[in-house]
Amino acid sequence: MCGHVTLELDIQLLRDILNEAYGVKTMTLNHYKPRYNIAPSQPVLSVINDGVSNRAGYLKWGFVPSWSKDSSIGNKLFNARSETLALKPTFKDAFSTKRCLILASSFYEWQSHSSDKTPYRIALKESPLMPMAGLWSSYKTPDNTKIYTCTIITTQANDMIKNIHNRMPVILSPNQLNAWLNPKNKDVLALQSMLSPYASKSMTMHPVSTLVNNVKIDHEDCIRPL
DNA sequence: CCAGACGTTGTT
DNA sequence: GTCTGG
DNA sequence: CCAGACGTTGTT
DNA sequence: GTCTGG
Repeated sequence: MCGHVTLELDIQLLRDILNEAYGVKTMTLNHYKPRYNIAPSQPVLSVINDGVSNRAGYLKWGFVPSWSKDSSIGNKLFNARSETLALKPTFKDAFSTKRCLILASSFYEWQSHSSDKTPYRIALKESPLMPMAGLWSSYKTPDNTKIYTCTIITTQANDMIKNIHNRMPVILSPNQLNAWLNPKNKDVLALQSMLSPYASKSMTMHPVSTLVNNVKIDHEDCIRPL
């Protein structure tokens, strides 16, 4: 699965990649600073297509369906299973019209060993920015303010990650990004087929400090390999 | 038909 | 044990 | 995901 | 809003 991520690249490099590799025309990166420990309920950097162009901005991590009575359900829905999201009432609508990318430099997975848990940091070899497949939602709170939330789609772990955990986030290849983001794309089979494990050989994995367990610690030490 | 749920993970 | 907040 | 709280009453 | 269970 995917419960904590990082986004630590330099802002100029980030802007360049968003422009060149993601075709982003408008971006809202106010107050950007590198993050080493982003947890559910916090803002994550996302890309959506508004029907005309790709836009980057922040969404609150934790999916709240539009019909929810209160937003606390979002604490649980920070992941959506790729195998079933097309059938679930909670995600079905978003899968057809509200697909997004969640951008990270890396994500963390915890290996459970009887009573201990060891966190690992997992990143791409070929890029400092990892596009994870996600779904977003718009929710009107009781006081009539809209909040925009998202969830990261998971799939079975690849051969590398399988050693520590049975699930991983869906990571898309550069050539899949536009088809995934296009809200007019109704080819459900093609969309579904993108939701597969990313190749182990293109990824790196290292154990890191349990500092990352504590969401209050957002420090470079979180990503340092042990 | 209406009422009530709608999700993921890990662990056992 | 279960829920909420980060 | 993990960490930390989790309740009521009355009184100030 | 949409699906399931009764």
